[in-house]
Amino acid sequence: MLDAAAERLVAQGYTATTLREIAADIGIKAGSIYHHFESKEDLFIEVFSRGIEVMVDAFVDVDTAMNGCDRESDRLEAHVRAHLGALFEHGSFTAAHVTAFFTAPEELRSAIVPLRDDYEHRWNALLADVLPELDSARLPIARLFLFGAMNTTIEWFDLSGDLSLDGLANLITVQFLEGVDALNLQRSTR
Amino acid sequence: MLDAAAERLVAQGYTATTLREIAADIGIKAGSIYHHFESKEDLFIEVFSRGIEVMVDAFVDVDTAMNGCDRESDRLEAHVRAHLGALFEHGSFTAAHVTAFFTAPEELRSAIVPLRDDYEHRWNALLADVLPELDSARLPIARLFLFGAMNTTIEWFDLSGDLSLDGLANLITVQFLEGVDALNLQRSTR
DNA sequence: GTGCCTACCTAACGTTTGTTAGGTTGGCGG
DNA sequence: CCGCCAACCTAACAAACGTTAGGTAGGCAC
Repeated sequence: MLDAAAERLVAQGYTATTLREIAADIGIKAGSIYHHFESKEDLFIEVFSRGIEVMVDAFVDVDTAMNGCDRESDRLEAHVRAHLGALFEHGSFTAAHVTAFFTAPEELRSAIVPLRDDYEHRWNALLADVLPELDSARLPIARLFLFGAMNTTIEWFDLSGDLSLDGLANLITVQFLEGVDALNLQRSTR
Repeated sequence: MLDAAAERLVAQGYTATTLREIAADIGIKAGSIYHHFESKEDLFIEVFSRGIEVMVDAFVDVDTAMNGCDRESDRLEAHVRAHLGALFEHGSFTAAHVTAFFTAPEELRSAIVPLRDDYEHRWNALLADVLPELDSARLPIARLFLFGAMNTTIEWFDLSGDLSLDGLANLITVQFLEGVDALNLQRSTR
């Protein structure tokens, strides 16, 4: 049921997604939803929260797996890959969060913001490690550029296309670190 | 009235924006809108179209002004600046387009897609000029990275903050061309 | 002044929305 | 076998939605 809600969110946004649709998707009636959640808002708070949970879990997994990694760029690429994995490989929760969060009412968003902040802090810390020479005032901006490139992939990237998620993660990381000119060098990586 | 509609779109998305709200914003009643537009869909087609018009106009202006420009990176930066200008300095039409386009119903979107394609083609051609050595298969991807970085600025950039639009355009262009490490070199440009 | 057109209004329509109250079912614990 | 509780249903509610029909006010043309 949370899955169905997340998928509708991605396709239609918050207001356009009705409880009757979600109920029909999983073969129950709209009123029955209220046995599990107090309100529409409550349901979607859970969906958005899980979207962040998936991202944070993926981040933490990489952090522990890459503990003794010597090349910082590899560590960054692994995290980019994990973020993309959260978007494309673990249901629609993260995708729903990224696309529909700003279409949700203000009260709902403010309940989620602390979780978002946590994830953003992790990335800030990561980027501070990977890019020790970068001015700390520039760091959040660099992160926002990277997030912009990663998150907008849901609008165009096709999992079944020629480019794999690994390849996409590599492209984004290289482009982020070294600029667009370095993209050609990566042609044969995957 | 189109302005009011665009602002509501940015704040709330398509479905959450009601005709009664728009009407109230400009001091008329909801039914009166139908004297100017045939339907809600019709109204927002106009809003989205203008959003692209603003972008295309800005693009064309730069193209003519920068005709004899020798440094390709300056030309790119001017176009980035023009795109950001369309987002932040020419009403809410472009911002509405970028944020709310995917929240609109399919029939509306398919009426707008040709205009979007036109704008994308202009950017592809520009990037092909600026980056002649880039693999042509990589070119649309590079454009999508750049669009991602530019368009997500509406979620965080503050016009009244320390960073100016000129400075932001410079940061994005440098980051795009040379990577995140080059950001520090640009610290004193504005 | 008469006619007309634009811009608005009022008042309602049918539909859909989130939500609720009360009833039904099936399975598990004792 | 009895009681209970979770999971679902039906049926309706008030509110809000896009939309429409018909009416009104004001200004310009002639």
